[in-house]
Amino acid sequence: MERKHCKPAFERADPARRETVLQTGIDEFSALGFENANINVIAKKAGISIGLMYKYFETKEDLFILCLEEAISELHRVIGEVLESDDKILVRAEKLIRTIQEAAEPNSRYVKLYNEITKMSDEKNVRYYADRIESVSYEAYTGFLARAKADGDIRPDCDERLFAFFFDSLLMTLQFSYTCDYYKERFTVYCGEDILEDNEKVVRELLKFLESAFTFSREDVKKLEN
Amino acid sequence: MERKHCKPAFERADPARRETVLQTGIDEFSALGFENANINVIAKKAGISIGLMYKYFETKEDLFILCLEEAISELHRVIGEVLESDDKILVRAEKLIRTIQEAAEPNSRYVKLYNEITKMSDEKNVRYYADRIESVSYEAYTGFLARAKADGDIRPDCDERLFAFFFDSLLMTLQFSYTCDYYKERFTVYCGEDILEDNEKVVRELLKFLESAFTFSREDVKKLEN
Amino acid sequence: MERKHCKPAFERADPARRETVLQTGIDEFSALGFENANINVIAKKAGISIGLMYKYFETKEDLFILCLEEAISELHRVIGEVLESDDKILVRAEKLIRTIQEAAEPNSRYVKLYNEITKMSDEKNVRYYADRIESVSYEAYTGFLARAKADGDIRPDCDERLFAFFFDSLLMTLQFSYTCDYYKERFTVYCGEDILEDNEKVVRELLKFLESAFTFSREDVKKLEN
Amino acid sequence: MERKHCKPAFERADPARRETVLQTGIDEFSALGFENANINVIAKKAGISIGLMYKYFETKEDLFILCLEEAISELHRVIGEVLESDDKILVRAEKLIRTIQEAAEPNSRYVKLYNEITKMSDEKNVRYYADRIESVSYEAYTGFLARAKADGDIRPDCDERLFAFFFDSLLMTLQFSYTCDYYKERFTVYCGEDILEDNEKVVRELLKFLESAFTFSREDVKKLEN
DNA sequence: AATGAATGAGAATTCATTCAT
DNA sequence: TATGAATGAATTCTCATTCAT
Repeated sequence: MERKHCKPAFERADPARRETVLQTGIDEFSALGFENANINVIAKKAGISIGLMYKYFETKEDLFILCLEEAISELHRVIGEVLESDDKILVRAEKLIRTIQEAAEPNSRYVKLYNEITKMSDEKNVRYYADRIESVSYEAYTGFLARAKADGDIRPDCDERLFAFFFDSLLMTLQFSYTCDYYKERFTVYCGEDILEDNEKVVRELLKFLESAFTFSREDVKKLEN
Repeated sequence: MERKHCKPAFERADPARRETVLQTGIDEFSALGFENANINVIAKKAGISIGLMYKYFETKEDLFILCLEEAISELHRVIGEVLESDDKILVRAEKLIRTIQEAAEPNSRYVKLYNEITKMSDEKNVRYYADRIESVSYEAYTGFLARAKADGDIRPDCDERLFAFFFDSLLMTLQFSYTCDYYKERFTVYCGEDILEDNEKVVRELLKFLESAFTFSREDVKKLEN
Repeated sequence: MERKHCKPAFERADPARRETVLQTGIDEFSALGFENANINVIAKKAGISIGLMYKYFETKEDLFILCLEEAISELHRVIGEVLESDDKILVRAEKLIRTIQEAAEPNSRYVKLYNEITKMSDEKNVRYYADRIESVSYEAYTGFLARAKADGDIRPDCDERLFAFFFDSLLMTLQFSYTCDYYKERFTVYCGEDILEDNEKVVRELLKFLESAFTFSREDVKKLEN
Repeated sequence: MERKHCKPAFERADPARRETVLQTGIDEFSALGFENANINVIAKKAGISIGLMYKYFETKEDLFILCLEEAISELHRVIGEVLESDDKILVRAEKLIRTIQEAAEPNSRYVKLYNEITKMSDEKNVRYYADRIESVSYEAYTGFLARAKADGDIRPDCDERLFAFFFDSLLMTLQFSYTCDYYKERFTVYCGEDILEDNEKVVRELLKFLESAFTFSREDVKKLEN
């Protein structure tokens, strides 16, 4: 369905080299964006010749896409650990928020790459990547929202898919807010200069927001009481 | 503090021409992104010479920034009308959601431009623009959250700024989800192919989500009952 | 039917510059062939920047094609004068041969370009150029062969189109033999080292060949005698 | 006088491999031309490594030249059979024409390679190749033209070498006209769309043309009659 | 003998910006 | 004010050739 994005030569290459090339690519693409990154520079920084780079990748875009996949895997690996646990929904949410905060620094390059594809417009690629990237958290979120509903932990009248979407939107935005310059600034505009240092406050308030969002409104409760 | 982004000549120019130049810029930048848009093409499409373009703007980036400002004003104008009303918080939220849905098509160029700055990394500009752009909604949201709190419409233990941030994050994501290709795809991954057509469902569920988020959790309610 | 091969900017350009660009192109393409000629070098030699070159021509190929058209016009101009005369067929043939010989030196660049398209393989272009180039001489040759037939100057049982084809083949080969290195060598292999200097001999023998070819064979004559 | 165009390793190599390498080279060079053919691709298609290719040949050009030699041998083998016969000149001509027509398809790769050297400009190589390639037919043609003259089959006042040259020019052009795209188009411009299917017509008319060319003109005949 | 990874000079093309008119 | 011709640095990508194994 989707062609591979590197040539066989890259698969045959020494794993250390593969790692270097991808990490260098991620460095450059995340720092400069796709257009401003220079594949010749990436090759040089990775310690290989430009000719070899093109033995590995058909085009600059293919290199970018492989870097992106690498970034996505890494991000999924990190949240994957959290998602696998068997916790109740709010415990899980807390773990996710803390992971986002702790991983913000080391993962910032990955998150920036992810933010980069957000502006993609190429029909086919967009569809493919949205699918590939989003369905992982989609599965996880709808999964445990369904369970939470069954357990009576969240309001029974909610649409799980939309609630998963809102949930992910909040976490995604939070991730960007710890990573990407513009979102960071927006974050401080809303929450003050120190918000980036006060992780506990963010955890506390977001949990508060989610907890009530997921459960019942006062009025619903009242109705139930009757 | 922040230099102007156009030369005096542009301010002196015929308003109709100013409008044409900015709208053409918005067209191109939103369709192609900053890097891929071509200032010579923009000049041609706007019906002025490239020489004149550089009489109006120092650099391509300055043109972009002015287009951005225009886009932002437009977006603010639209939501401004909603924000000025005197409604209760959820009524306001509903109006905002509906506005986002209805304005998605006509405003898509503006939203795309907004999405474009999201990847900016230039220290000074980022700060300036985040301030300029976000503080409008920030003011509005914190304003009516404060009032809602005073009125007892939302839980008294919430931090208004963070709650405003969460609220805006949800609306911003929703706006992108009706406009930008990648976010659109992500939207359908989460909520199904038809979600883009079912505005009512989105309104209903998001209001449900917000209503509870803003108010009390079941447990809080229980505590209060005691 | 066939798009123009230069941009409007080239048509607007100073005629002297147009001439310089085309002649420089013809120089380089005829000396090195299409692939080996370097458009950046052509620009430099023509005294314009490479950027301007690309304001004039979409691609290197378009530049080549315009050079080719120029070369063809020049070649047609030269033989055109001969073809317009009202001479009997062999007088005309003689004039053509002598023109080829005399124009060999000054026209060699044009002939080499013509020889260059001979290896073209691109479906559409080939058809277009063969048409454009060959139909001029085709018209001329079939025209005066028809008249010659009517006048009884050539055998009545010949197919004019094929005879025109043979006639042109001989002249074309001769033209290449005075111009292109390989054909030159072939010429001397067949006719001796000095053939390139002995124009009279070539005229004499080719006329002999054509004269009989066009008229009757001995046997035909015999038949007629009976 | 002329260095060999392959290294000893190639001579020592397995004949089947030699054949594969040369045929693959001929495939690629005839399809794409010298410049556009890629020696790495040729190596891969021939099933050997690029390293080995350079153990066999000093340069891409040497490989090309050996392919060319192979192509020439093949072409000579085919017409050699015809030339060896003991026929009268027009019978021979007919056989040659028919051979060209019949061999057009299977030999097209060889003819294209031959056409390719036509644009060569390298002093030394051109001389060497013209010699090597053309002298075969030269010998044959002058040989049987001399005999024909002795037998009184052709006009006694002709220069055999030039007549051989004209003869070969017609056949060479015909060969290209059945093979190379541009010449094919030229052929149909002159003789109509269907000429490529009507072999008999071509045979008939070219024989007519040659027959008279080789023999006497009407006037000569008249002179002789007196 | 054989491999194929590696090189890097070189070529086509783009586009932000300048400047003479 | 207005034009648009002109610039040339920069970038992507190719491919003949080398060389360590």
